[in-house]
Amino acid sequence: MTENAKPVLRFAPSPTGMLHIGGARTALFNWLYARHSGGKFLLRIEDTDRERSTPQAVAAILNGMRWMGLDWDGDEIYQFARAARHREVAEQLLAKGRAYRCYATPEELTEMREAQKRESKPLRYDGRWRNRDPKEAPPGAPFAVRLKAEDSGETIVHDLVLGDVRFANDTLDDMVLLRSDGTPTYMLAVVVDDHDMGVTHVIRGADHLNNAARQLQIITAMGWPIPAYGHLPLINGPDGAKLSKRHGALAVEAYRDMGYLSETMRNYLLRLGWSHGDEEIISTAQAIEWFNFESMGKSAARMDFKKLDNLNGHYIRSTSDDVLVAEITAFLERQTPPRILSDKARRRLLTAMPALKERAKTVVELIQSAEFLFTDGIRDLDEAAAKLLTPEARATLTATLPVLEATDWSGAALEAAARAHAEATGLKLGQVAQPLRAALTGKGISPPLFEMLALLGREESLVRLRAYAG
RNA sequence: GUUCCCAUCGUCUAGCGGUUAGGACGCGGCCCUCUCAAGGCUGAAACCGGGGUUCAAUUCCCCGUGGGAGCACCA
Repeated sequence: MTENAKPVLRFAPSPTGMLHIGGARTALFNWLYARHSGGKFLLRIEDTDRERSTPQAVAAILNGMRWMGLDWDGDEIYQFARAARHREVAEQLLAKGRAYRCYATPEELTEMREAQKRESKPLRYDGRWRNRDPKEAPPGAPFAVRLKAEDSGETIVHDLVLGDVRFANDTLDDMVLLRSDGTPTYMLAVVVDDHDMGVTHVIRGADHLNNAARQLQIITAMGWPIPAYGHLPLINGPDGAKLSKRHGALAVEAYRDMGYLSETMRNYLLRLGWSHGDEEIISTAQAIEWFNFESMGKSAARMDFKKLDNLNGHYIRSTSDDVLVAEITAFLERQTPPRILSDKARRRLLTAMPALKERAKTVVELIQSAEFLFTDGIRDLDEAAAKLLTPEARATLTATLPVLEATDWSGAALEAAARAHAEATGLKLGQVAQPLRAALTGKGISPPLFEMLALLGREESLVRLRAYAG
């Protein structure tokens, strides 16, 4: 790394699935540091596994990144396209005597590992071709190229979040650089690409910590500058076990579809493992300003959907009404079949939004609670509303109707009339209001009743109320 | 098995030798109140165990225990 140069960060997912929450967090931290330091944030698609990589997965990752608001600098780089360069480096290592040909067959290696397992020995390549003359191999036999790793001393990873992590070199074996079909392995490709891309900070999941020592050996064998490493603690499921599809290892789009805002996701993922004193609500701009690796936690964290909900509620409340309407409109149009809101529905939604957003934790809840605004006509009752509309309640509703009908149709006037009516009949306001709410919205819960009556208007309101009178 | 990492309320975390161990989510209570939220006040709730080092350990070191990750011609 050249001194004084701007940092170069990268996110390097393999396109074998969606961009899940763990990957998104890794990307976020890389992005935050790049933006914080005025450096670059690059995106590299590690598609060297031809069997498992798909164009759909590439698209999904790119879309996920965009939704998360994580923009990358320049075009994304495809690792597979660089195979020739990886091979070239392997050749150089071979020429330098830092790598060698290994003619061991897969069967032979499996057998070796099984023997090691039986003897409870560490599973490592035993270096059987390390010092053997290639002439001993059958002519024309396929071979892999292995790194001739240091066999004494130690390799130290100076980690930005974990501190110095030491590995005795005799616990590291001679890894494969080039497969017998001539294709490069991930270990080689990563190192070469990071070097060629000028990456100064390798920030990735802690599951790569062990790899770092091995990759360091390739780097030193080539005499290349050593990047700074930072291994981020992993995210576990709510039960503390590895994050699985069942509890949170979902594509980031799945979070969008559950009604979470991307700002929420950035804030939540940031706080999962990183902190700034007692701060909980951290805007993206603030995060960029504050971000550093010193405040990174070292232990794995668990997903907590309750906290995610709470944060999302906060961001929904602080998002402007028109943005939320746009968010909802887009959400509905993404459904299959797409749902298109009428202009009337959209106007009502916008008017009701200040009251609606106060009560929702997700965009989905926002939509559910606004459902009674989307169409005209008599409501079907949900369970709570049905339970509410007892014969007595219907009688109260019937008795209240003439009072409302005689009232000026504004929120304040309707409320005043209802209060007066309640007092006159010896009822609590709630006893008068609840039946009205149930009939008007079809639900037991809604935004403030009198505002909603005013919003729907005299005619529409009376149609709905009369349907359940009697 | 082996290598490596980690360890403060249930959860996310603050703490960087001396604190009534703080905040947030969640949970309980009270207030507000047309429902539900939001908001305000408030309560319960934690330093994994054992040894050191030190006048003093949640904090530093070692061991144990418990979790996690890696150990492929996958990435």
